Amino acid sequence: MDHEAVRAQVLDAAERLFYGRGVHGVGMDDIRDASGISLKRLYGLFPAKEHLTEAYLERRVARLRQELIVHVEEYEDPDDRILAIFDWLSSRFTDPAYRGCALINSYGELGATSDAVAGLARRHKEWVRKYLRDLVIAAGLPTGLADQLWILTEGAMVIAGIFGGQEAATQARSAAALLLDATRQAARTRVDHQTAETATGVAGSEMTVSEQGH
Amino acid sequence: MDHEAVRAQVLDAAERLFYGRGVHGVGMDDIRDASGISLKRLYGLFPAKEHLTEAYLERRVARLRQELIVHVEEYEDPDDRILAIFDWLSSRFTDPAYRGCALINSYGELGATSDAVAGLARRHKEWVRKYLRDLVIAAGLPTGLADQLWILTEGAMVIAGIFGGQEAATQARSAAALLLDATRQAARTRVDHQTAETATGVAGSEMTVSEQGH
DNA sequence: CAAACTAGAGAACGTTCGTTCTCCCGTCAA
DNA sequence: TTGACGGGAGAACGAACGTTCTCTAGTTTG
Repeated sequence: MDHEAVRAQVLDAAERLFYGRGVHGVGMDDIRDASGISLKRLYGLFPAKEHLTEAYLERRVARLRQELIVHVEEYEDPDDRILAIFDWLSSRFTDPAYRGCALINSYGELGATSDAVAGLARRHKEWVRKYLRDLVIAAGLPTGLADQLWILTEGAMVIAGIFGGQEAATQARSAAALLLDATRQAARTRVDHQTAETATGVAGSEMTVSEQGH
Repeated sequence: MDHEAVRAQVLDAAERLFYGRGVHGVGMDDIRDASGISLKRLYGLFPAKEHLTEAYLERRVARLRQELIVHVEEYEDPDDRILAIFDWLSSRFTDPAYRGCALINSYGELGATSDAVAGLARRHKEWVRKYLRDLVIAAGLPTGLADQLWILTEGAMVIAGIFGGQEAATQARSAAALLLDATRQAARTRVDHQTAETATGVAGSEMTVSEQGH
């Protein structure tokens, strides 16, 4: 068995176990048993459990990002693309093994003591934020909306992780659709006012989705 | 020093340490040092670390619920009450020690291996859901909105926990305000249609906030 | 064939940490 | 005063677990 295949095999086992029972809940012996590899070789591939943990998270995150992108790009319409994210979440939530976002869970477990894990979580979440931002910009909407959608995605994952089921994704999708409509409505109103009157800010809820910096 | 005072002292130390470094990241020795109590007495109060962990979570959750209720009830208007939740979150996020929702973190850390912690998380989140539901009903809005607001609160806590700062609360509040408006708008539209025509469902985004069961 | 390398199985090591035990002291009741 | 007792300090115990080592066998290479 060649290097890469073994590595993948170990990471498969690690992902299944770490995700399912938490990193602390899984010993290196468990990884050995599940991957059918010797401890010696395991440590040859990953010099410490920490390395394996990070490799697991990195691979998982990369794969899920890719899956998300593929799913989103099946749609043409910018609004559909945004809503497709929630459909993708919904399909993930149907997996009975779904236990929430691996990075959120790992952040809760290790974020306080491992800079590497905390950094991974931050970088991935920042990526999600930026991805949403790009989709929102492509839809001609203000970027503040992207952060609101971001909050919805994270919240849906947490709730689905704790309770299971797709309802959180469904509700988040509904909320996202409403926010899209309301924001577009507000944007139109503002444009109307701008052309008809002056360019001063418009009172009301759409003010709240304007840029806030981060 | 009497029983209750010592117990509170231990729980204070436990909360500070467990919340800040995670349960696994804190040893009973650390609790002893931080609380200034002997291991013997500590184990007299809490026969195992697990008990202490659960007591910490229970006390924290009870206190925060109470704080939330007090804050919300400062307002009269039903909509203001709902939005007050996000102001309360925002104020919590300003604490530099804020590291996210203790239950979400603990669920990530222990939920897979401890039924007690998983149950605590579920019960508390269910309480939040119900609390939001009551507020939404009091505002004369459909309960589906409550679940959407719930998602926003959980998402905001996650993002604030990872990145810090109040922005997540601000954005969540904005989204909540938009959802309130849009839902009320839709409810009015539906009522108009109902009185003018028949009672059939109305197409469009407000369908999505109708009941879905759980 | 011989030598060297790889890898498996599993014992062994060392540390961490939850938990208990020992020893001692101060307090209070008889 | 004495004896019982609660509590403190910290050593000690034992299990879990990350990591390494030993021993063996098979395989490859000259």
